[in-house]
Amino acid sequence: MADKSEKVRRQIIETANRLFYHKGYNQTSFSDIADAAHVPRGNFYYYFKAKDDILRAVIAQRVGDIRGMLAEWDENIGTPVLRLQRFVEMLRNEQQDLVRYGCPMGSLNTELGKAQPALKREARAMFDLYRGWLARQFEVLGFQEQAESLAVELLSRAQGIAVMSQVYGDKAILAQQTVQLDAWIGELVERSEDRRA
Amino acid sequence: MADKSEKVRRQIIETANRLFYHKGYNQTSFSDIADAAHVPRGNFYYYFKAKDDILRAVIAQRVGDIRGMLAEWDENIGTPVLRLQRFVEMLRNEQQDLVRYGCPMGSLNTELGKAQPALKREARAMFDLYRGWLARQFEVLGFQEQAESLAVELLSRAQGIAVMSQVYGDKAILAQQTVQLDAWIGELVERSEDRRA
DNA sequence: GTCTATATGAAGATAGAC
DNA sequence: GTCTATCTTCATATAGAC
Repeated sequence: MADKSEKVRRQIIETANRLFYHKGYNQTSFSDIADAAHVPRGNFYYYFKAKDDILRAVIAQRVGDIRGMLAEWDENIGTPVLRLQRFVEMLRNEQQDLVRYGCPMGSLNTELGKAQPALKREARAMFDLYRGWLARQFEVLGFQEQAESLAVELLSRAQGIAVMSQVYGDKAILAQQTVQLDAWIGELVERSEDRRA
Repeated sequence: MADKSEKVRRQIIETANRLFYHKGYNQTSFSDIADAAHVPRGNFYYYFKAKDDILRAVIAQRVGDIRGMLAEWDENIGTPVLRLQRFVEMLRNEQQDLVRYGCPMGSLNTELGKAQPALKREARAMFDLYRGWLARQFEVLGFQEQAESLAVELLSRAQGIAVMSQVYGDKAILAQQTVQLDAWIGELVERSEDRRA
């Protein structure tokens, strides 16, 4: 039954995704995932033969989710400025999780970067998506050569906000710093309008 | 021989400090530390009876180091602007390690924040030191009520730069983004001078 | 395809000889 | 104070019955 099998597989990936985020990849055991996904320990190896296979599947799913979300933003949000603001809004929407567990991509990369370079390289794909998408928004705004570095700057600031909010477990930090980020985008837009005028 | 004992203890802390940074706290085993510090496994428990005791000792040492460094900056650097710039310069000085392992305080807090709240709270002490010191510099610059939030913003941006540089293993990102950070400090100083004029 | 039972190894931790 | 031997627990992983 490929149907049932696929369903269990998806269930495992979903559970692993949550646990990797909440507990960290290395701190999550096979049994943790099996128990939480209600799959008997032994049966587990029928679906994934090693732990990094699960991680790869989790990353693939996250990449798909991000891709879908960005495509949806492209379709439904009319201007690059609104799209950048939507990006910042995402931080506010996720505040509860961000304050507890940090950024799902950032914390995973930080962890894997220490001693698992191969897996880290795969996890980086999530950053590549945002980085490219943000750069395109800045290009449309008229920042030709700077678009790439502005994308990195915005991602970097978002990561910093996630780290500091988690360090202090403080929603107020997140709220306050995202206001600064919105202001920064606002100033950039003014500059881009000056340039066109 | 308390002398010998103290020396071995310091040796263990120094080794653990390095390994926790390079491999992560949870991914570093007792044996890793014992082997690297050339202390027989069994003898280890004479010095530290549990792993979190080692972490506490490591944090205490790092806190001491930071405190000493900031005191030295206070003594030898004449103005708050130069001190803030010195803080940013630190990122550049540590570029090789930052790009490989991320920020020692940031990555430790990110890791412990996932599922070790008690230890995380202790690790936060490192952030408190910088946060307080940075806020004092902004106060001297005339940013009374904003001093605290500016300190968090600067720390936050530094953390973001560390994360992004590590994600991409890229010194150029670190170089480019610290230039932005210097520029930001420059603009703030101008504003503070306008205010006084 | 599903599950039980179990092998194997590493990690944290202790007892107790010297 | 120093070190060997060893215990327990838990992790990854496999064999093989159903």
